[in-house]
Amino acid sequence: MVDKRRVRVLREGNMGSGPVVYVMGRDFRAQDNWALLYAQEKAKAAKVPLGVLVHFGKNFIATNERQHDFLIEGLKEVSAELEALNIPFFITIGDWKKEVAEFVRTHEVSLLVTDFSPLHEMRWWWDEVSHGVEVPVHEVDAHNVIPCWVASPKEEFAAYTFRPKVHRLYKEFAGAIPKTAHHPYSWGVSKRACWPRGYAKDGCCAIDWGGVKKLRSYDAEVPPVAWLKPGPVAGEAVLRQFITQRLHVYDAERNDPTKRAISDLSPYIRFGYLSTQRIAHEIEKVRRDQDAKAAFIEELVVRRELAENFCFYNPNYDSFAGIKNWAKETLDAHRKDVREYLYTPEQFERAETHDPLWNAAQLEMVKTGKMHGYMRMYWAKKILEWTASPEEAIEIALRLNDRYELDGRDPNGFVGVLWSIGGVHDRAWSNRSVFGKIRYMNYNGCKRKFDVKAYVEKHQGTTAALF
DNA sequence: ATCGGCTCGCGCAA
DNA sequence: TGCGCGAAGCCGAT
Repeated sequence: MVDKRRVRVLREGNMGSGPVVYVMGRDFRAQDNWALLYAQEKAKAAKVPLGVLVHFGKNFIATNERQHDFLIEGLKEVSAELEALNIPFFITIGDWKKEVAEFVRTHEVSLLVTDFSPLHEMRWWWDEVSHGVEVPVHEVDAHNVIPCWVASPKEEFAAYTFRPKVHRLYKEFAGAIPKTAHHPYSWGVSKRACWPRGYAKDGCCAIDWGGVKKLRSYDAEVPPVAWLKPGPVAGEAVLRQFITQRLHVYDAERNDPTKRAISDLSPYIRFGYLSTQRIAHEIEKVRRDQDAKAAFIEELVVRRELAENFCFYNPNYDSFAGIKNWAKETLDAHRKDVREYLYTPEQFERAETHDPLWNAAQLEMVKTGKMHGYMRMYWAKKILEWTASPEEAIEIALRLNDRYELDGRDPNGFVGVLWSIGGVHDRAWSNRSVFGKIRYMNYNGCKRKFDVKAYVEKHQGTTAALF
C-alpha cells in the first residue's frame, strides 16, 4: 500500500468506471515509482485498465536538444517496459487543456494521477488541467524519500533546521519499494487505436519516436552528450559503478573536481530514471565506507530534499525576490561598488573571461552537460562578482545552468544558484566589496584544495564549435 | 598547519 | 531571554 501521506488531492471527485491514467511529468520510470504504484493500486481496486500518459507541451520537461534527446531516448525504454507490464503508454502533444481533456473524455478516464514537482510549470499546468477535466486528480510525491509536505510544513531556514526533521522521518519512509505488477486489466486494442493523433505508426499502438524527437529540437546549439546514456538501465549501471568504484573515495574527494569521486547520478534523478529512495536503499545496503555513505545520503536526501522544500514553499525560488532579507539588504548596500570585471551574458556563455579556472568550469558544463558540484559554487559566485547587479547574475547563472546542464531546470539548480549568489540556506560572513556579507570564494581557495592547473588543462578549449 | 573572527537568526532550553 | 551553532570560506595571526 502506498502511504496516504504521499498523496495530495488536486481535484476532488468520485472515480468513474473507466481506466486510471498516470500522467508522468517528472518521474520517468516503470519501477520504484510511488505514483505508478498508487495508480495501479487504484486501478486494481476498481478492476479497470491502467495507462501512462506523457504530454509534450510548451515549456515542458526539456527545452533544448541535449535534454530533449536524453528524455526521448529514455522514454522509449520506459514505454517498452510499461507496455510489457500491460500498461499502455500514450503521448499527447500541444495544448494541455485541449489535448489532455480530450484524452480523458475519449478514453473515459476515471482518475488522473500525477507525480509531484515543486516547480511552477508543473504546478500551474495541474492547476489548469484540474479545472479543465471532470475527473479526480491525485498527486503523488514519487521523487522524494520523504514527501515534501510531510518533511516540513514550511520553508526551512537552513540544512540544520531541516536535517533533524528528515532524520526523524527517514526510517519510516526509506527502504525497498514494491515491484510494479503486470496489470491484470487490459486496455482494449480498438480503444487505443489512432492515439496519439498524427504520431501513431502502423495504424495503432506504436509511437513514431522519430517524429516526436523532431518535435522540439531547438537549434542544434546544445548537442546531446555521449558519455552519459539516458534511461533507467543506464542509470542502474552508473549507480552500480558508483557503488563499486567511487563510493569509497566519495567522503574524501567529492570536492575535488580533478578526481572522479562523485556519483554522476543527478541527470538520472532529474529525469526520474532512478528513484532517490531506491538509490538511498542501495547505498544503505553497502557494508563498508560508513563515512562515505553518510556523506552521500546527506547530499542525496537532506540537501536535495531541502532544495525541493525551498521551491515548494518559496514562489520566488528563481529570483532575487526569493532570498532572505539580510542578503537583500547586504547586496543592496553594495550595488554601487566598482566591479573589477564586467562581462556580458555572451562573454560568460562563450567562456571568455580573464579567469582560466572559471572558463574551464563553463567549458566543462557546455561540453559535457555536467559541471562538477564544487565548481558550480565558484562559477556562480564569480558571475555575481562580474556583473552589474545580483538580479542580472541570478538570471545569467540560471539561464546557463538550465540550458547546458543535463540536470538543469531542477530544484537543485535553483537552490545552488541562490545559495551562491543570494545566501539561501547560508549564513552571513565578513563584509566585502560587491558580495557584502554573502560567502565569498576565490581562486586561492581552489588552489589550496585541488590542482587548479590539472582542471584547467582537462577542460581547455573554446566553445567555438557550438556557436 | 591551525585557529579565531567575521555575522545573522533559528530553535531549543530555561 | 540566552545561547549554540550552522551548505561546501577567507584571511591574518601564530
